[in-house]
Amino acid sequence: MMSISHLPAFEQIKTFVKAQITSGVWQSGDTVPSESALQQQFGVSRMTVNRAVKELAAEGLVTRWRGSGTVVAHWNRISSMLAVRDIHEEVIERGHIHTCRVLRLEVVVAEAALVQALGVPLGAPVFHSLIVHMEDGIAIQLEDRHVNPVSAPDYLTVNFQTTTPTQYLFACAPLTEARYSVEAALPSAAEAKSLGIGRNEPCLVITRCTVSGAHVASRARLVYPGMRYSLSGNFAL
Amino acid sequence: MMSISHLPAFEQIKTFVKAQITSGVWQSGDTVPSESALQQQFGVSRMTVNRAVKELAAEGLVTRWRGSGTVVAHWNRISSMLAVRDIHEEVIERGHIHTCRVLRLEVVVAEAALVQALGVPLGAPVFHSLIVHMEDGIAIQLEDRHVNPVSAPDYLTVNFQTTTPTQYLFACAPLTEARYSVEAALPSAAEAKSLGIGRNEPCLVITRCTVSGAHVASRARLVYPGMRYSLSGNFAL
DNA sequence: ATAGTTTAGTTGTCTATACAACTTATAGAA
DNA sequence: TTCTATAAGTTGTATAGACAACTAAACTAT
Repeated sequence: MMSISHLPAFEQIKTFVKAQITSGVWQSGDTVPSESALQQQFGVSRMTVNRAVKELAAEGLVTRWRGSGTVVAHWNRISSMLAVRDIHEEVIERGHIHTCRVLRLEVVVAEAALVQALGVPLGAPVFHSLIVHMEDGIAIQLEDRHVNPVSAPDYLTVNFQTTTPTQYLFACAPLTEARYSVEAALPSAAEAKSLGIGRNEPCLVITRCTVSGAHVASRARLVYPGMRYSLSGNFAL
Repeated sequence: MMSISHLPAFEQIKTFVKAQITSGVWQSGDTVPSESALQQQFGVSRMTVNRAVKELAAEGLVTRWRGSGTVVAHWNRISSMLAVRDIHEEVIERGHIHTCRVLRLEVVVAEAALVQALGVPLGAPVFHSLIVHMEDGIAIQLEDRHVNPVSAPDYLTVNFQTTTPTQYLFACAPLTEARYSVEAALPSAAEAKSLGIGRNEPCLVITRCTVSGAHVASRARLVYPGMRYSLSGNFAL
């Protein structure tokens, strides 16, 4: 394959196709040249073309139909990576100091909502922790977590001054699935007091259920003061 | 390759490796068997193993080091696809009726914040639209958008009763990049009035800049009433 | 001991070929 | 016309082999 740069052939083909799409030459729904056409155009083997187009399909730029061909994807969605990360790592990475205050660490009895979320029987014991995370002394996250004892039997004995619940659970209950939602809400009186904010200050609330194997390992409700936190991301090509 | 099911060989290898990781047999940092080892274990060609492990690396489950090997990735982050979609498609998909009210459609003069966001000169003309989107008659999104005239010169002549700005811009300024942030905030007096909510009702605010080629095509501030909307997603394996 | 060299092992890329699975258009039969 | 069978084209998967780029350990000469 002719090449000015030393990029791999499949990357050059990807770049070419991306350029046709982003420049508007090929529009949504237009058919992309078949693998054999691209193969001849670039003078490479079909496997190389296949890799290039397959990766573009994985990235969502094109849609492939076995038997009929490849078309430019209909992107009415910008799908973006929003990384939900461990709060400790995040604060450290910003060059700040992470501390936390453990408000509660106890056993509670599962009521209806917990039965639904964790899949435990009504009245079963469930671990509960309530922790305020601080960045340079300022509260940035209230972590209200319920843990399935089946997944982490020693949860109550962990020292959460040195390990975050997220880190501990990653280690002892390998993650297989996560469901989450992001919404805006006002804090309850107790939440506002714990975070040191007013009851009228809007908060970003992330609710996340993590699944490990056959069990729901934990459900966390993470409350962030709206004025001190935002989720952000980037999506290119 | 021996196979009970009829899954492709590379999928079976991926499943095997995933199972080792999610069951905790292989932990973070452990080395994954080399391609030649897996090749012998499964009785397939190296290209097939390569595809399997390469895809696992793309999914973030393992990290590959050319020359030294493959290790189980250090996942302290759950990265999840949050699809930011066109509001019209979304409402239709829920089986409801989408209507909208165009509050403003005008030319404004770029001030400091717009110069920064759109990369236009100070005082340059910029298109501005302010639209309330409704689902079955109830306001669910206030779309406050500034558009770079270079990217969409005919923006002011579009009939936004039949086409959403998102759809129009997708068609006339092919997307190459997007930056966004999600935060919680209280609506301004005008925003609250437009959405028909109280000033104390928290809102989810998505700010998004879309880039098309060399220009920033548009900046949108999307305000969602917190009680009527949440972003949700799922992350598996 | 240290520095440089060799060597084995690992991943990254590419080729040429093959067959399977599927779609669509075409030609032929009822 | 309508239905059916065939053929051509497209993507999905897999193979066996090859060379390049890189790493880390073993080895050698200083």
